[in-house]
Amino acid sequence: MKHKGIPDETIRRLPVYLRGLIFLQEGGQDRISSSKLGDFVGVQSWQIRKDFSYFGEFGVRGVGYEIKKLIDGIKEILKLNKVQNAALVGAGNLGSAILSYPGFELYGFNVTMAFDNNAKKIGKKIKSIEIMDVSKLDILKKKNVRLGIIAVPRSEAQEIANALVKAGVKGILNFSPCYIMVPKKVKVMTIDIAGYLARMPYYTLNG
Amino acid sequence: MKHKGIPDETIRRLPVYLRGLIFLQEGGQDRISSSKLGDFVGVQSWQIRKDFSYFGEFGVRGVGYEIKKLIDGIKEILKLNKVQNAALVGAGNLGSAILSYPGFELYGFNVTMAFDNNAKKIGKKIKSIEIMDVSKLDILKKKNVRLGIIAVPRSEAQEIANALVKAGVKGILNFSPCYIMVPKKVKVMTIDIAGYLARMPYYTLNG
DNA sequence: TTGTGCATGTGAACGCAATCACAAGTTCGG
DNA sequence: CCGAACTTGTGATTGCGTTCACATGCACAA
Ligand SMILES: NC(=O)c1ccc[n+]([C@@H]2O[C@H](COP(=O)([O-])OP(=O)(O)OC[C@H]3O[C@@H](n4cnc5c(N)ncnc54)[C@H](O)[C@@H]3O)[C@@H](O)[C@H]2O)c1
Ligand SMILES: NC(=O)c1ccc[n+]([C@@H]2O[C@H](COP(=O)([O-])OP(=O)(O)OC[C@H]3O[C@@H](n4cnc5c(N)ncnc54)[C@H](O)[C@@H]3O)[C@@H](O)[C@H]2O)c1
Repeated sequence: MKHKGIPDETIRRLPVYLRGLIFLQEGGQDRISSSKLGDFVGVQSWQIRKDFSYFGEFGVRGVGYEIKKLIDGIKEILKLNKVQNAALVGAGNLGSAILSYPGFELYGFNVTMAFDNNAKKIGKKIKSIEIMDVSKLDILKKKNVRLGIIAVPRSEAQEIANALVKAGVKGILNFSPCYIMVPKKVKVMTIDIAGYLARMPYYTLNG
Repeated sequence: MKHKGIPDETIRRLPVYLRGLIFLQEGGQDRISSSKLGDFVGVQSWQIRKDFSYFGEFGVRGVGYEIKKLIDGIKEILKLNKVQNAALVGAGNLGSAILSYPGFELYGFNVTMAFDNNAKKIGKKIKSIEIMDVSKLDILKKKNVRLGIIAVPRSEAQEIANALVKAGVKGILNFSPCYIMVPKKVKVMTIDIAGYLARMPYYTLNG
């Protein structure tokens, strides 16, 4: 492993920086200071400098950072240089939105396969991706897909996770509001949308 | 009861506990130990005890926690006792999924209004909620809606946020992958779905 | 060449959260 | 009433991440 001892929080911020930098680059800029970037992405400038410093000297004192160099550097750290294929399980409301979303490409992701257990959906296409029978999940192994996205009802989530693991998946992005048990070598990230909402009143209702 | 000096991380975990406890309660249980609950929601038992201890003595030594008492306690802390109305802006792919989602009710939320700027969508209904013209956002003030959900393209997000703030919103849940500037009194939570995905290779690709 | 302005990189200090270890309390069987 | 088996609550400790302050370095003008 090349990059040791890097705070997880730093890793969490890197995609934020990357997104901002790509946007700035598209706007024609090729250089930026930590404080300008900080204003743009909503992070303090010293935090940005500290984060970048974990990976060596990215910038030039007195001048700033070269945007292209930063983008390449972050992509390398996050290992986003190779295109990653992902598979979606559960082509319902949320699943369909994800299948139609073009924004994952920015980071080099392709959602290339979709699965469901509803006979009415199997065989249909969403954005050129054909929905397959969930019992055929094993095909992921053959197609070398290493990322799974779970968008099935909570009651099914653990079972689907088991199937994904058996199909050789290394990472799971889970939208079901529940804890999912997997072998240690598999990384699960759960996005609990309702959980975000649930904290709102605590912060906004004063009294 | 005043809750000062509580770690933000504790607040973040409370919805997780709440969700698990409600599920256990539906299963007919009325008591649980910190370690059993921990196994169920994926948190260490001492962490759970520590979290609860910030709010006084919720449990009984040697016995465990009474589920109903915990649920009521957490709801009070998070101020989830009153039903909260929320408004969605951007009835596209993601927005439609959110409008159709019944799971927010668990925490006492109702998405009661939806807005868009696309003439073809205005007037249509999704799950009995009529999509209104985004230029009518001011109506939130009258209807006493204090939460906004942003699901518009990134380029529009800041503008919509400004309009929401002007309409009296106190909290914004933002799905657009960008930083949003608001007055300090308004709480913004951004859920960057692609950002989660972007961190996957770092954790799963070894080498 | 020197001075001024600007921006990075980082050791050190600080603060918050995770983790530990155990005292204190409860239950139950006999 | 006693002892064994549990389980909570919390002070103490450790670890991690944020924040600060400033030394270091580049650019440019005169
Ligand atoms: N829609 C939202 O806004 C939202 C918000 C927060 C969380 N979530 C969570 O995301 C998940 C999906 O939500 P949704 O709104 O898309 O639900 P949905 O009911 O619209 O879609 C679920 C899909 O999963 C499929 N499915 C069910 N069991 C399956 C199985 N065993 N194998 C394969 N496919 C199966 C169904 O056929 C359906 O197409 C749920 O866990 C939900 O709690 C959704
Ligand atoms: N779909 C996903 O899976 C996904 C994933 C990650 C992030 N996001 C983000 O969520 C947001 C919405 O994504 P989506 O896939 O639903 O996009 P979408 O294009 O399907 O929907 C956007 C909706 O917003 C409406 N809109 C545009 N400008 C508006 C304005 N000024 N006022 C009111 N309404 C307006 C459009 O008419 C459309 O209905 C985007 O910012 C996207 O980056 C989506």
